[in-house]
Amino acid sequence: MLSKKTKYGLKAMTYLARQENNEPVQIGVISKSENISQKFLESILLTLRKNGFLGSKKGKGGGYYLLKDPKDIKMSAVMRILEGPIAMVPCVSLNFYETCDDCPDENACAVHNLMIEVRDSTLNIFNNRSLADLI
Amino acid sequence: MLSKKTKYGLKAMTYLARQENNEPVQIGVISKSENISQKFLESILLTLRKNGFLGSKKGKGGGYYLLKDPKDIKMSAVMRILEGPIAMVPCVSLNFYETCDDCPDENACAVHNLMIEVRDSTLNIFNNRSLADLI
DNA sequence: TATTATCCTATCGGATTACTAGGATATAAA
DNA sequence: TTTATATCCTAGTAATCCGATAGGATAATA
Repeated sequence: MLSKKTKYGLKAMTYLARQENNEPVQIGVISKSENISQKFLESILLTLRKNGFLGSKKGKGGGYYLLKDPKDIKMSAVMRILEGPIAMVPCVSLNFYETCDDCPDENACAVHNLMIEVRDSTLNIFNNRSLADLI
Repeated sequence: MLSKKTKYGLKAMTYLARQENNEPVQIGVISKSENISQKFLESILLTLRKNGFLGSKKGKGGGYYLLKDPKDIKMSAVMRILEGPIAMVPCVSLNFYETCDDCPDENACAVHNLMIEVRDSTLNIFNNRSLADLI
């Protein structure tokens, strides 16, 4: 299940992508327009900024804006920051790999191999979709 | 993330699929072999039985067994019982559909359309893989 | 009748999620 | 230089979910 955090983050980013001249937009404006709790959105935009997706300006006329062209913001990158692993199990995750407690042999695990298939097909979508495609 | 419930359920089913003549296997045998808490597995096998995947026999020589040929047990069906929706958001789920609180227009939602793509590719895998493929 | 194994309901601790509180800091306009 | 504006940042919290457990009821076999 996609977390609200990820959903809200994606919606906010598409909102920013639609701005003329990449003008800064205030949190309150986005939160009202997209029906998102302002304080919650605040923390989400903060992590997006800390991870290099957004820039910010303080004071009057301030707000958040995209740091890159929407075409260059891959969904896989955003998903990994907001949602975490793309894989359904840690033992097939490329960026968040963990061994399973219960599995003596990963390659012999039936679930493992099925989940590799799912990961590959999902990753294929997220790698080939950018923020520009969402608009 | 795939829940332990689903993972354990799938592992138990593949264990049963490997039995000669579809002989009943006791919970304790599976739980030991697959390193799964016996009581937890008990509840999982119970729901699989109630949903028509497994049959059971009480008393000595009893246990659980598959009710269908592994080839005829589609992953999509098992996933929906154990994990719930295959889609990442309820608003694109075919079997567990729910509207979003924050979305006034589903079709205009950027996240919505991306998640339809993901759902379709995942569903395509689960619909075309059976328990027999896991072995 | 004793033993075996599933059936069933209820519960519980811990982790995660969605969200909130409250002030610190920086910027811009007056 | 003051005031208003808006982000920055650290905690905290209520609610929910997950994984696992307890303990007995029921049914089948020997």
